[in-house]
Amino acid sequence: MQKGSLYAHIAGKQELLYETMLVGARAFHAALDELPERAPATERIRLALRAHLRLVADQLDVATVFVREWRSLDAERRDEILAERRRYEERIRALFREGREGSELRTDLDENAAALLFLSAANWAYTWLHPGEDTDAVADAFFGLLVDGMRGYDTPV
Amino acid sequence: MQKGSLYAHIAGKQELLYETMLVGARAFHAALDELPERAPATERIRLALRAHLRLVADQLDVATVFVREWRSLDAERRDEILAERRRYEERIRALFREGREGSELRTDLDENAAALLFLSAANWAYTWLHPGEDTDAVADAFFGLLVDGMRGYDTPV
DNA sequence: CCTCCTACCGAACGATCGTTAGGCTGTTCA
DNA sequence: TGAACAGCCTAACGATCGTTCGGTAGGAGG
Repeated sequence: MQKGSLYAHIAGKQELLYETMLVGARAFHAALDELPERAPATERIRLALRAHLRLVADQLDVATVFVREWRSLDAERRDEILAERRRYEERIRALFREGREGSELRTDLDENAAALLFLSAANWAYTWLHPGEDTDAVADAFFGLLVDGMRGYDTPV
Repeated sequence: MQKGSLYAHIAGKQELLYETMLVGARAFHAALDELPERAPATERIRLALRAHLRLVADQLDVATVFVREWRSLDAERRDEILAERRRYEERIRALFREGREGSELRTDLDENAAALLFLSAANWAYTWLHPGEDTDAVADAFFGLLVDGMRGYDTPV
């Protein structure tokens, strides 16, 4: 398809970028929606990380745009997309908060730092994941490091 | 300064990008060079994370270019920059390997996953750090989460 | 005072980009 | 059969971008 033919389907470049990012935002939220509500918080964290990495690997191009190009949106649309992103981050933060409040995680856990570390691993993945790669094992490895750390073998309750 | 005036100092846009990235690459390697050789691996990991985040906050613009724009380099220069980046990543990986081999870290530690998690936190920082922000506390918080995990209180030896 | 030299200005070039509009082809349905 | 329509092509537009180049203001040194 030639570049001019695009304009039979979209209103313009901005519109195309915005639609693409909406698809991305909705996909990430949908992944969180499908977490089992009754599972322990740590298990939901593990599954959330799996879902996030799977989404990035399955739709690497959308994920890359979603992470890198939100600056190019005009002010109004950028605010909307950023709000969706902040809402996603808050949902992740809530998982860690629940884990702490339910005593699955240490009571002095800094949920902001924890969520930021989770999101760093999740969002950086677009730079090294290959399209379509199976990511569950990687997600579980990350989860293990995050939750149990790198020292010793124990998993104290 | 007008855009045309730039060309009294540089050969072209590619050259400017390349020089900027060289500055960035050298700065990151220099930070690792200054780690205390005789300190325990975990301590060097902590200091490396501190140094990385400090560099990102101090030179946020260079760090952003370094992370986001290497794709725009022509093949030859991109390869050179990517080689430097891989060398940096390998130096980080070596820290975790030393930590494991010196029994500071668990003997079944996956040094690749550990380094990737470290680098995710470090490289993603350009998206949320404010220029000039003091980052030592954040780095130590990340380090604590990475090394000791999020469960329990103990730090088994 | 005159002469370099440095550093920047500002107009202009070709190339590329986003966008428009008119035309062509093949399919659908009366 | 033929009209309507969907989907893509192609040429062309204005705007922007990277780059060049002649000019100029101001300071340094003789």
